[in-house]
Amino acid sequence: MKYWLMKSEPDVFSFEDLKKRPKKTEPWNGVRNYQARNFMRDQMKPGDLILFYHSSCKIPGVAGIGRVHSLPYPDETQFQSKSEYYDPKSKKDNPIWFLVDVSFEEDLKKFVPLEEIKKYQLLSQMRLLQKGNRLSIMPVTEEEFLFIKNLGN
DNA sequence: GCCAACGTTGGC
DNA sequence: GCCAACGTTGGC
Repeated sequence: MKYWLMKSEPDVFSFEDLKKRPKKTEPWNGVRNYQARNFMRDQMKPGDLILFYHSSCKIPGVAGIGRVHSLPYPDETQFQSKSEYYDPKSKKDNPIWFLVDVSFEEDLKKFVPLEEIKKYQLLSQMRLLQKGNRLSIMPVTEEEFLFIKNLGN
């Protein structure tokens, strides 16, 4: 089993939004970066645990725990010409973009701000903290995952 | 709103 | 295949 951090802009789709979904699950559509896609398509397995991270907002940080809920499959929005995620280069019989469904797993008692994550030596190697890092999906170690989860409990 | 860092595009 | 220009990300 692997551990991941996935970023979402809470104004667009927040951890609370995920929780409010009828089945508490959501297709992680709109990823248009090859590295992030490769993580979903090639490495994610149902059951993997996720740090659900809020980015580009007043207080960025980890909002809760999610879980990979499906196998990878093509992102439908790449074929939808009205979608902001439409990709005219992608063909039905050879899709470019893949996603997984993400489900709500558990609440944290408290939000874990980026500011706090930066304080700990144990977390200092996280890609999240590396300069210029813009990846929206990245692996985290079990140690990092458990440490952050613990900070929120 | 600024800006550093990075990925992508497209001309050559 | 190089690389300048451009667009995007995301913290501050």
